[in-house]
Amino acid sequence: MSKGRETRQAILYRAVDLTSQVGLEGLSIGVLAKRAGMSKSGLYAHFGSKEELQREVLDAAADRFVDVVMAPAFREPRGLPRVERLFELWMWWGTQELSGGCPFVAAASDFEDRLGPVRDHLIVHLDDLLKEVAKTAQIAIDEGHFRPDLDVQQFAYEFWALVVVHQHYSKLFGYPRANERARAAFERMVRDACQAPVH
Amino acid sequence: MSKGRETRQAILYRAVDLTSQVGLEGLSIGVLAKRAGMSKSGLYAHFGSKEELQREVLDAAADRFVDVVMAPAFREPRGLPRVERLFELWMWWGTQELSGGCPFVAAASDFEDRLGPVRDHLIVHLDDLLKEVAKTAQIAIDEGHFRPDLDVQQFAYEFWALVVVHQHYSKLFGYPRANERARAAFERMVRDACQAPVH
DNA sequence: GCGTGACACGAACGGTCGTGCTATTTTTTT
DNA sequence: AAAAAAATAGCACGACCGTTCGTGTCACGC
Repeated sequence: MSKGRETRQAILYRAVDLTSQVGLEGLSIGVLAKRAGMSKSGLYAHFGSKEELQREVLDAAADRFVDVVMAPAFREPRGLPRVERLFELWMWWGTQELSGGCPFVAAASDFEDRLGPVRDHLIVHLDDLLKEVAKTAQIAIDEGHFRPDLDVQQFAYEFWALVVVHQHYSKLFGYPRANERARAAFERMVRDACQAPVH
Repeated sequence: MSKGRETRQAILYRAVDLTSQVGLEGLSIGVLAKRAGMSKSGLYAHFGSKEELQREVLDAAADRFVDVVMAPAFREPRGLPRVERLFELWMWWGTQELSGGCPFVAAASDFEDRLGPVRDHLIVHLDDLLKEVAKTAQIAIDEGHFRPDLDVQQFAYEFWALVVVHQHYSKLFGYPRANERARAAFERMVRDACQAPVH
């Protein structure tokens, strides 16, 4: 890898960390440059604009998410175990791996009202995440762990709801209490998904 | 009411609207002054600092929340009807009454990582909101609508989770779809809360 | 050895931010 | 109606923002 590509990757890695802490909007070129140990303009040369930087940060975060959450979860046996591991890893991702919180959640808060390419890019990523959850739930149906008439889209929505709120809650009311609540809610959700349909 | 108090109230009213759109952090004195039709310094004189303004905005939002959500909900019959109405009103509050979203949710996103009096103030308000939900659920237990062993704190947590994610989701994926998802999740939650405990 | 291109730097631009200061106008009180 | 008090405007500040520009510094092909 060329020198340019290398520093570019290094910048993006720090940028993901920083985004996790201050959001995609709060990400400032100056602060990021300081953290990367280089000048503003030197950094800026790697990205045509802040907007492009933001888009690339989303991609970099997605790559990291695959490495840290998706891939390990998919090494778990198909079905319920995989769903459960996915949830645990996701909570860990949003509170430990990136101590400032999931960059996607932060970005969603920042850009839900703004129009433009960054928002569009974000939506694609979020949609992708939800699809992955739905896919994992579908496998649990195929394995006979979840009931066959389960709405996997709805399952993904509620899964995402728990992940998002877990972050808010753990930041504001403390990690242990948040974990308890999130696990209890998830268990209830899984129990419902396992239940045979009432005839 | 003196002239000063009056304009102060008017400022805060617009400030709540603005906060709903840009968050408590993104709330800027200059923009707010423009919207209130006065100068920056003229507005600024009403509040010693931006921090005080932010704290007052939270209080003003809470007052408005009581008028628009809590009070109407509590005019509903005790128990399940009241819980359901509370949920509907809350969703409405976060997407229609304040088109930019619930100021508390916005504030939570902005201040979950920042320390200081504003964050402390926010936590008090959020804790209060959760307590109100728990209280409403407790009444539903007393009325025999919800099962007696229901964890009302947990119920409040999941209730809040649905409200928060409903806003993100409706902004990013559209209001109708978000409403469907939120209602389905809420119904599932209520069904579970009604179910008699398994012996 | 020279030219060339990739890479990083410092300085500066126009803009907005929160925050003070000093007048001036408006309201309230006497 | 005059005096006191309150409310608002005007202006300037330092800090930070994204962005641009000119310059310097290497490594490499000729």
